[in-house]
Amino acid sequence: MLERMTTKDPRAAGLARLAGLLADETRAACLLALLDGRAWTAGELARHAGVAPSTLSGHLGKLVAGGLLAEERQGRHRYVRLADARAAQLVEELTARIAPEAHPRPRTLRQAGADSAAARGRTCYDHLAGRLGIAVTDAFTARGLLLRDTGFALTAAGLRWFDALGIGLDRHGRRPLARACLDWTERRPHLAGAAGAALCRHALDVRWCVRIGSGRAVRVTEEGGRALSGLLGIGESALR
Amino acid sequence: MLERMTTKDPRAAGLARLAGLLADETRAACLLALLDGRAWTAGELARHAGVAPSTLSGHLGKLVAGGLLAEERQGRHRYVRLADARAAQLVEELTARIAPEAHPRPRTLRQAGADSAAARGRTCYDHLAGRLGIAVTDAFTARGLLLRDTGFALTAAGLRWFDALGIGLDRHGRRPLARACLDWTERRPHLAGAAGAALCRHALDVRWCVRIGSGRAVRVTEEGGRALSGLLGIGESALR
DNA sequence: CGGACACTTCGGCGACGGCCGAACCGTGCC
DNA sequence: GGCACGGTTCGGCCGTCGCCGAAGTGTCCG
Repeated sequence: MLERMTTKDPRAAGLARLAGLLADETRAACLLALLDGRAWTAGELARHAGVAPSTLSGHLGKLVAGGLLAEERQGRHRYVRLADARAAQLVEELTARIAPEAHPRPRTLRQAGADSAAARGRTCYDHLAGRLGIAVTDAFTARGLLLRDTGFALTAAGLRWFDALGIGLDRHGRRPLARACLDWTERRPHLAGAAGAALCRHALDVRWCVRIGSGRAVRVTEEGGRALSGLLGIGESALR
Repeated sequence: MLERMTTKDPRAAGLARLAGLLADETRAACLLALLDGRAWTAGELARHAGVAPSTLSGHLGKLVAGGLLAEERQGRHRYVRLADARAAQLVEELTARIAPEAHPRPRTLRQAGADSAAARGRTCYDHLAGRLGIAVTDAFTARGLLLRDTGFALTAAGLRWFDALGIGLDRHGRRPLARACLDWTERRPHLAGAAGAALCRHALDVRWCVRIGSGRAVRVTEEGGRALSGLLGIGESALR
């Protein structure tokens, strides 16, 4: 490697610019909040991050310009959400790498309650996570619907399972059908990708589970418990 | 989301700190260079990045402290390499996200020659990439050794293939056996993970391919061409 | 032992970037 | 129309960080 870098490497510049978008605590807090997959207003994010609205406005401009966020203006509101599943994946992957000590922290009783609800079941961008997500993924594996020890892929039986329930899978998009998403509370992979998203959407559509409050937490309903037990053999204990 | 952030979110802080390690052009250039999977000395990296040794020393300190690099001192040399496969994956994934325009650029004739050699075949940290990597991955898929349309996993036949060649696979480490790595010249996924690494190691061991010069490029040998053709049906045209 | 060499530490410099408050703009609502 | 409100723009402040060169440490070699 003798060649000196007279001109800078554009890949390095691009990498540094992209990483720079995530390299600020305020922007990072926004991205983590937006991992709930929904659209937030600029003001909500400013309050969440604890900075002035004017400051946050600048951050949103950078994140949108960098392609990590998509924005939608409605009247006097500016809604932003993660641009796509790949942006979410990027945030997830970096988050999964940071020191585990940074993760848990119940502060107040109220917070501890919300935390444990979220630990039971929540969404992670567009798929199920928490103990619920793990339980579903484990059940898929145990029933031969999902290959996990040699990679991460749906089996033919897995495809039939979705088909039998009438859950349509977009099989020819650029997005992989099945992908492992590493959860930071459980430290175990769970089902993401197009199939994970379709399953989560279906579960919310037919009310196997419902969102709790305004956060990412979800709760399994009565019917949902019966359905998941019947279809996947998931015990009630894993869901409560 | 009413709770105001009196104390900052430690996850956001951790995320920002990790991203901050990659958010500098000089450090990014080092990490990209280190994607060849080998150990570089501090001086080599300084020349490569075009900064003073003292400057680079500081950067290495940060990258090592942040857990992205591992260092090994030998006499008056400081060798560094990527800390592990996950660190490599992180860099890959961010790189795959940056604008494609940033990627290609043959500068000099000599450089163009090196580029096209690297495009034909190269290593990406510890597995095969470039057209060679793509060809192998496609052949695996076509022969039913690798599932790719429902995720990314070796099939039972794939496991037997490795077994028949006496290539040992570490099946119970934390590392996934098969993983997709998105290549930035071909923009297509190729086989990474423990299986990809084992295959690459074997290919170099038995001289199916050899490294060219000091970079990441590899060339398929005569015997290697015959072996890959016989074992996987890869045509000579894909390898030259 | 002395000199070349690889690397590190330190001090100082300059640029960049995040932060705020104040002023401004447009929307929605009385 | 007038007011409240969400968001943006601007200017100025300040801390952080990358950079270098000079001086220092330890290693290898003649």
